Amino acid sequence: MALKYSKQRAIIMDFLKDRKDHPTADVVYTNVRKILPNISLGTVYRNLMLLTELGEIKKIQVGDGVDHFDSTTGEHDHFVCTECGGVFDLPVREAFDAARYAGPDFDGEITGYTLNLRGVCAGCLAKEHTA
Amino acid sequence: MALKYSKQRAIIMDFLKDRKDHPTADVVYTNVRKILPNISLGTVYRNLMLLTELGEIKKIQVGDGVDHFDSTTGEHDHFVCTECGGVFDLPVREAFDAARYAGPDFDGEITGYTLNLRGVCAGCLAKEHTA
DNA sequence: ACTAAAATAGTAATAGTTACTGAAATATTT
DNA sequence: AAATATTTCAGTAACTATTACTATTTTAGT
Repeated sequence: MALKYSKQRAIIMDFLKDRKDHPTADVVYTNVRKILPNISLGTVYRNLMLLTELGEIKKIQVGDGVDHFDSTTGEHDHFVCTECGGVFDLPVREAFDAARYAGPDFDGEITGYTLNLRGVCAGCLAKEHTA
Repeated sequence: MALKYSKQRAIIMDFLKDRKDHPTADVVYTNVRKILPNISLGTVYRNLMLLTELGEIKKIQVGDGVDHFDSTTGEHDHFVCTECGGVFDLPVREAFDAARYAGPDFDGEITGYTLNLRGVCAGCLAKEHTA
């Protein structure tokens, strides 16, 4: 039950803290392996899950069938590039009013929302223009 | 290249048209099998994909790791119940202004968005109260 | 150090989905 | 309506992302 220190978890957390993009478990794995060459993929998954439960990171799902992980835990939304698959943070805006959006007739209890914008990122747009 | 009629595809489409929830491929499979007992799961997937490409249905991903399929093709958003896993249509509201939400500093091209509200549906709330 | 609990590496299993193959259904041409 | 071409099929195998299992190693409290 009690949480014990683990070098693997510390390095995973450290890696995520420095990334502005939203790496997948596999990306975390291949990168952390540069420091801990025989860390196992299962360990990466287990710790990503644990860190998510602890609230130190967030698991985000953008509909590409792969989980992404984000060390920015505050409420914010994402932009997904349909060209390169990149996931980018959107600047935090005025809080989105989910209850108001659902409308007065909605009779469930709303606890949260997921909002992903979709399109082509600035980088891919630049590439298109030069091509 | 040319599309040919298939009984399997017709029945899949027919099944989806009558559903207000958003069945998964597996749900489509088990139900269509009542009519065509030896349809194969691969056929279901292939036709769901094809119908999606044709724009006759929509594939929706709500972050539960499974694809759902929706015969309501107009722009609308969804509510996902965290208790029962159900996916429900939200009434169509004033169009969500994605570009405005992204803010003036955003320098990509926005082509769409996905908005899922999350919470407990009316049915599950009722169950909780009686328990 | 000693011991109990937790975490690990490595591997196996699972779920959802996609790909492959020879046979059957559909459409087109004669 | 028979022959031919093309699509779709059922059935199965393969694949990807993730989770579970197990014997061994690490960690931390006594």
